[in-house]
Amino acid sequence: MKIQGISTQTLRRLPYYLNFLVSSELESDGYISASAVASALNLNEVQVRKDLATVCQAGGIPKKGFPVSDLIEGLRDCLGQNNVNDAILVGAGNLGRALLSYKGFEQYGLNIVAAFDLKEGTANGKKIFSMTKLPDIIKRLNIKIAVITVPGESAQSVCDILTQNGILAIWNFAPAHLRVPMGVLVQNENMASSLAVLSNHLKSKIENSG
Amino acid sequence: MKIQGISTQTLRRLPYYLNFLVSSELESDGYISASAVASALNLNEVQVRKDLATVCQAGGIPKKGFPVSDLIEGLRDCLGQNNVNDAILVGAGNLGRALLSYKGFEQYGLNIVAAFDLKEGTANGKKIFSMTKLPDIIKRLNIKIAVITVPGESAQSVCDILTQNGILAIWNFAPAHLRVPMGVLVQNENMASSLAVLSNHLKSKIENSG
DNA sequence: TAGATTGTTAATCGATTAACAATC
DNA sequence: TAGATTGTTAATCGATTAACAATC
Repeated sequence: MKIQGISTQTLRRLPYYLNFLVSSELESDGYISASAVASALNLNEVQVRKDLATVCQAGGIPKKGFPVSDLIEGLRDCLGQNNVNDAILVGAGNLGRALLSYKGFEQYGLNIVAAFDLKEGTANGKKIFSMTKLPDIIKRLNIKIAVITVPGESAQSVCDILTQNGILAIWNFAPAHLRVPMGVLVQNENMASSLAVLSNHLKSKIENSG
Repeated sequence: MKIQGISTQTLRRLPYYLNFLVSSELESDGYISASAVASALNLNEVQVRKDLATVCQAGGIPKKGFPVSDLIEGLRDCLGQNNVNDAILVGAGNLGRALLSYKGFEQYGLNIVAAFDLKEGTANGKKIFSMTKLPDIIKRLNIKIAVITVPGESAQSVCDILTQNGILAIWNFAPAHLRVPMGVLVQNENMASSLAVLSNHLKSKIENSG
């Protein structure tokens, strides 16, 4: 299982391939060409071929393409969907509760096993634990992934607590830049960044047409 | 107001600068150096200097830095926060309702004025309109931005309806690759992509240490 | 065999970073 | 003046794309 060294950009495209392949699996004859995938997803053909080759150790077969079931298996492996990751969530505000009740994560291999906030409570029928219990629970359940949905101001201090307790990967929804020790990965889901791109595009569109 | 031609990467960093500057405004003497910002946000100094120069037409002053209030004003301009954008949301499932009740967007200049789903209803006290009313409402309110939170399978057809009705920017939370006409921007907030990066990092971490 | 498709090597492109000159 | 900081030009880097050879 050689999974090392997949570039971040390739990695981010993998879910699209998986999505497409699963939904078109039945229609295929067991093989699909990189060209077909590329045109369906509106991507460059060579890029797709390289991406698929990374995922499918055996490689493709000239004139036929790549074996669909191998691809799906390989994609699921790379995406960690074959071994579900347990995670915790910190910050049970609006967004936090939203993500807690969102069913989509399990499908992608993430399982939120506990949620924390300053004070105990419940949300959507799920128990919210006090932050004071966090170190204990992280260790007991051997959690390595955390989702941060606290306000920007408290994000760094929460982050520090998490890394001190052995968290290795952080999915950060707070509008803040987090400093972490070497070896810890922060994946920013920065809504503000996305909005910036959207709104700027719109502005230039409207100015150019007006 | 020359806002054209800011690179996507720069644009995505702007909210971080704004965040930091606003929270540290009172402590400053009216000026801040690119170096100070860079070290606070853990970014490259030259990169920050270039970014700030893009935003602050007047440029910085050697030995002093950039005028903080100009920077904040310029950032807000580029980010569209000085003229709030009205938007609609399509798909009132789990994630959709979550985003509807999320207060954070207004702060960043996005105002969701209506939500749609296949059938009418209410969520968090807000009215959900039937999809059949979508064209009419988009036109009446002159909406240009839409948020898609429908399941992957229906994303493309929703997207088509939106672009046919004049939507110019789409914030897509559905796990699907959308095809749009020229001139329409799709900003993907792909949770699956982020999870892919996280989970892959974790996997290689654990394999290397085990 | 001819043609579709893979795989590889080289060119291009955009973004980041380094080196240095200009300025208050 | 000396030093901090800006601004610019060139080098580097990673990712994408183009060109082409290999193979079923």
